[in-house]
Amino acid sequence: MRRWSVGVRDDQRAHQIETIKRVARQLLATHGSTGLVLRDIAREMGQTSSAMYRYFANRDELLTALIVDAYNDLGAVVERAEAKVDRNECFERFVATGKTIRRWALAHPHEYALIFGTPIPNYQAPPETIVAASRVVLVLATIVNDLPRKQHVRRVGSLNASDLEPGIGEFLVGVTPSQAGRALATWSSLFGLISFELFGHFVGSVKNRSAFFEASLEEFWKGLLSE
Amino acid sequence: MRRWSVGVRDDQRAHQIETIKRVARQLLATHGSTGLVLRDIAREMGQTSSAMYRYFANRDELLTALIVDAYNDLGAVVERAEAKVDRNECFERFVATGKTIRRWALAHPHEYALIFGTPIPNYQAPPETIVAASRVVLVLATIVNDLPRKQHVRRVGSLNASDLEPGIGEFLVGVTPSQAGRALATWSSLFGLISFELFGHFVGSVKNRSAFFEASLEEFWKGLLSE
DNA sequence: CGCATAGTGAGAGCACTGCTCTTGCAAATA
DNA sequence: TATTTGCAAGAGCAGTGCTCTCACTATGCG
Repeated sequence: MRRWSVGVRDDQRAHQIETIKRVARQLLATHGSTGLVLRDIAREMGQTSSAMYRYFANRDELLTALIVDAYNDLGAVVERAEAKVDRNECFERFVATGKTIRRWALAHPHEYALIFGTPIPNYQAPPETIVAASRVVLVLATIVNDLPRKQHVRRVGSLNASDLEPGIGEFLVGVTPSQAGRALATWSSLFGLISFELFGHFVGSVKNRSAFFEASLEEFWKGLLSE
Repeated sequence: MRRWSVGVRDDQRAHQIETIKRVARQLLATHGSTGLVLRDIAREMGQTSSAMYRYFANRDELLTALIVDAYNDLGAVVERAEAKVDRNECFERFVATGKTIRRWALAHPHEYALIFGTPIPNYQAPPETIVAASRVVLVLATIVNDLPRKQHVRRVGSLNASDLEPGIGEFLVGVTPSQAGRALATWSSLFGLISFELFGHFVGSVKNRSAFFEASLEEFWKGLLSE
């Protein structure tokens, strides 16, 4: 019966979708997000623009696929890099995570902008993107969770438990809401640092961006822990 | 002679330009940056799209004008709010600055995105934007400069003087490069926090965004100073 | 094995975009 | 008053996302 077989048609279809996404990513890298023109993708593949709509209902659907792919790519790269470090060395794990995120951002600026830049107008992120997005946050949360008892995460001053959503308890276990807030703040600082560099706000002030980033990473870690 | 007179024509022209920018800002706020359509602006004014090109050579030129205006508006608002605080209370000045930036960002999300979001592809920021951009940074730098001697700005770990551009000495006087780096890092963290909130990355994790922001501000200040 | 069907690509076309060029007109200036 | 100057309109170009119809073809069932 071979009911499980995907068939030649499904195979071709999957291959076509993969090709479209590959060309789209390429176009995204060379011409930016506005350069992501369906006609151009089709032209590159020797097809008509209308043919693209056989695989993606509209431009947003293609965009969603690219966003999910970007989140997953970043997530996978970060997970791999962080896993290489000795489990007991939480600081080194944090540094490896941060440096990997930055390296990925610099290597894929347009995909980074796609997921961390200005939200696309009239675009509602479907739930699948949120799941993919949580991967990299989870890596950071796990590091915090793996901290030995004595190294307490510094609480964020006047922050109350009710100021955070109850749901984050699933990500960050065993830490107070205020400490979870500290992790979130660290994550947003990390994002701010990378975005500032990528979006050109360090032009004229910071010369050695790598050194600045790595020095800041150390400070983030110090700020994360209470002395 | 009245050579200095601007004349009725120049007056009308300036008025037209101001009207275009006002309508553009309005359209920006309601429809986002992609909704900034020259035809729509013209329609709103009861004119033809081609008429717009009498005042702005192209879309980018209008965009530049809006960017400069946004920088100046934010700068002016922040300067005014910070100036109200007692000169001796540096922490309060910092808090006032931070809160004002956030309030402005929440009130003008699209203009914030215009200047701090993903860079517009194929758009080269002219020097005039850089001047306007420095206003708000200067406010933060002045606070650091006004710190009493004993309160030393904490240096950024392994950061060297050569890692920063020599030019920032003009902004931050009397502090070591490493301390100037600290100010820059604080600024980028502040930016990251506001952007995270504005771009929806706190959905599902942070509930009371104001409380989270203000608590983080305190922490930023603590991190800025050595104990 | 033959055939109905689902999947496919092409093409025409719609309403929209930024932008250019020409033309006629009105108003400020010398 | 004469003329320069600024101005808006209109037609039009090349491009956009997207829709619809129409042939064609390979697949898998009877």
